[in-house]
Amino acid sequence: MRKINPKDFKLATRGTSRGINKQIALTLIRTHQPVSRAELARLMETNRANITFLVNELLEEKLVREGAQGNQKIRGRKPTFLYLNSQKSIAVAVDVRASRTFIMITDSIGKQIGEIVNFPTALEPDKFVQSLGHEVRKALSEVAPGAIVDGMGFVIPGMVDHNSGVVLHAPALKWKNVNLLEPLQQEFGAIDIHLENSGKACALSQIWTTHSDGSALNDIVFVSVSDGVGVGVVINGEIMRGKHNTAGEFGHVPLSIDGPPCSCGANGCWEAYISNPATLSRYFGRSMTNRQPQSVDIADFTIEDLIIRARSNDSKALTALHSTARYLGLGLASIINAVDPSRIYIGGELTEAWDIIEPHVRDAIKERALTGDLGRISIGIVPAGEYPRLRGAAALVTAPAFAAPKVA
Amino acid sequence: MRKINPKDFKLATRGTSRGINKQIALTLIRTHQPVSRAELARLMETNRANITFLVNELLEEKLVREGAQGNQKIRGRKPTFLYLNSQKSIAVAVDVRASRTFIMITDSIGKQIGEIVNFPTALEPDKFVQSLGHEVRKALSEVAPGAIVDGMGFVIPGMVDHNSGVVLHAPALKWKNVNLLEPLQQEFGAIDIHLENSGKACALSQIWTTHSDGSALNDIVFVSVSDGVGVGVVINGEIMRGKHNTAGEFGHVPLSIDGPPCSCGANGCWEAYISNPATLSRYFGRSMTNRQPQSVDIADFTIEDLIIRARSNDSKALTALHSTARYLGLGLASIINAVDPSRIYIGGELTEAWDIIEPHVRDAIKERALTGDLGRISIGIVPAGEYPRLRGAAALVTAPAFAAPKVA
DNA sequence: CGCATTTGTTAAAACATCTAACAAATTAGG
DNA sequence: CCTAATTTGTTAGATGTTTTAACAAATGCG
Repeated sequence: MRKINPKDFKLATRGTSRGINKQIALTLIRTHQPVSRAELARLMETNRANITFLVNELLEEKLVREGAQGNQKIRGRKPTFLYLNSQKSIAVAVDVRASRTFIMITDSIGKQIGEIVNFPTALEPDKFVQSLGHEVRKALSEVAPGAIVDGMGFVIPGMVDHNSGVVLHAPALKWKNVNLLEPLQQEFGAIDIHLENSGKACALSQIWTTHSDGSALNDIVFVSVSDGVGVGVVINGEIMRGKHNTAGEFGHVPLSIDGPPCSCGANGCWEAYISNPATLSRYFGRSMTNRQPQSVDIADFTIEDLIIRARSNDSKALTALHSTARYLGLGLASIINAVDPSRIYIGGELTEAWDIIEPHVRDAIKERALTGDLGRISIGIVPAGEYPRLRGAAALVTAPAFAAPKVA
Repeated sequence: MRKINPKDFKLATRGTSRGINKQIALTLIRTHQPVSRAELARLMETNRANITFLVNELLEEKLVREGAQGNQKIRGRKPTFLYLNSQKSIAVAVDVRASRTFIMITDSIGKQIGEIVNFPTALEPDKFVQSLGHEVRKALSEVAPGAIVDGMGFVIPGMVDHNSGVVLHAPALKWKNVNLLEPLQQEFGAIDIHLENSGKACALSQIWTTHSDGSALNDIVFVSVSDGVGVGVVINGEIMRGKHNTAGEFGHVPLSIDGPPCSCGANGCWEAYISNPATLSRYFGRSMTNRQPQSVDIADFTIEDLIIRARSNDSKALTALHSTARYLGLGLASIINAVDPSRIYIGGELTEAWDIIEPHVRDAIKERALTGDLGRISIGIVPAGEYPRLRGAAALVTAPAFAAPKVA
């Protein structure tokens, strides 16, 4: 039951019904391809005539293409299969991180083309845009020379005003109220440019991925644990944006208001317990109180190193991971109680130790989840190798073509 | 950008466009009444011809009625005003609370008819339904004899499965997995019966209230502070339900995981800091350590009594309220960071002391809100005299007629 | 080969929005 | 009082949908 907003509604016009049905057909072609017109008619519970019209239009718009004829072992005319048409144009996905920036080129349906490239992130916005322009053009000329770029998606580790293209606050990059959209438009000309917070983009990447098991969840949360904690919430197939596009900041919901100081200025945020720096400082803090000699430079010691040590039976490393696991679970319980999603995805370097930490995470969730059902929530692990941020950035460009039209 | 769910979509049929536009027209009549067809056409940015057809259909369905002719001081034919037709049928709103149950009768657009009645709540479900049947029939015969009852809305202080009508867990009533829908249907026959959690219902009541200032917010949170803490979240005009209809339980998000024990079994939940019992025990705890004689029976001492004492310069009462105010604000900051709503509504007995506690609440919010904008959030106080729970219960019955049709 | 069966298209019916014209009702102003 | 101007609300027809029904095309089976 959704209330119509009397100050922002959208009237149905002659073309609205067709628009809706075309998007449904496109969605089903995307999730069921290869698929024939007749099969589509059965899936949509409508007549084949209607499908003919809809598909003809999708063919004209080059969103869909006809492929080989199917070969079913029954009588009757063979079906002509329909596929998404990926050759139309190209999307550029950019993942801006504190140390390096990553670029991925995809086709118009988000499939990776060529290799992912990366280069050092210049922290001055102007320099960053300049070097980015160089790298993007180089990548495009190597991977897809002469292709039409449909749009670019940027993922930023911080708060972003999705509409104005202003980076409100990205502590890792030391950017505050930086208008990135303007210099980017100057550099790349008149192509669509989308900016989004990394947690939200990761959530998008999961929603728009067609899973092999055909699962299609429209209520999920993505938690990305890294230098900070990014969270993206999807409700009813739509990213939860909030009034200022800052919704989803569960990383700064406290575990204990008197806990350790957080980068945001407050105390005891979830992030201050489970971010990679927090886990590392827990490890070294304890080590140092034990006055053990440090064999490596602390500054270069990463969470991956800690996980390796934990696997080789460094009990202190294991303890540090277990603590993080427990705090991770306690915070997840807050999200579960607050949002009650169908599934939670977890990304970040920590996932490489999932086999070690899962039992502790599960125990902590059960400790605070309000009901047994909530405690048994499905958790999906997204390894770094799946590049959720880059795929989310690509989805910013490629997904709108498949989205439901705004109506009522 | 909303993703279409490939396993639960709704095709547009011939009637879909009309259905959408009819609901938009109905919504605008509701928010702008009295309003003429011509004015409606301007509001909807469509032609008058279309409006004629839509309104004729609404008139036939008796959702709308024509009223007196308008009197504008300009040339031209006088407009015939349109109004919502409230005489169609009747809704029964029921607010089930630990000690007493309240009944309100409303017309089909949620306006109160007659007086609100109440009776002691029997904690055995069968006895409860029996006495409820008696009281409802009595109220109906007094207030609206012979009227057709369109439906009944029940508000329960606990978790409810909105679809099956099962009360999953209502600690205050000591109900666990109680199927209320079945005995209610036996008692009242074949009328629509809706059950909902009190926090969600209160949020609904705010969404569907037409405010005098014309404000129409579709992203709000309602926080109800009473024996427990109930929270309802509305995003994009729709209640956030979650997979198990338990979303919104911010009352059990912790302020400190090692804090005071909560009725849910965990420690340090927000509820354990700000519920009325928590505030009272803070007051008496401190009083008792000071070994002051107690002039009243603690068991009968309510939060209202405490507020009266605070107003008469009982410094300990004031301190207890200020502590609660601070914790209230800290928890609100979590909601603000997580949801970023346009407005937060606060209900419950505590609101009677809002002038005392507001500055402390505001300070605490600013302490943990991630941005300045978030710290300046609009807060609305809903006094008990507005009966948000009963109005929410009524909305469960009356609102669906105005909701957007499900599409795509 | 003829028949059954499936796929995909086409023609026409039914039903929307939308444009344009028109009737009805009222005021302004000589 | 009368006419022109103006606004409201309806109607007729144009256009663009979905939907039904019929049909052509393609294929396997006996």
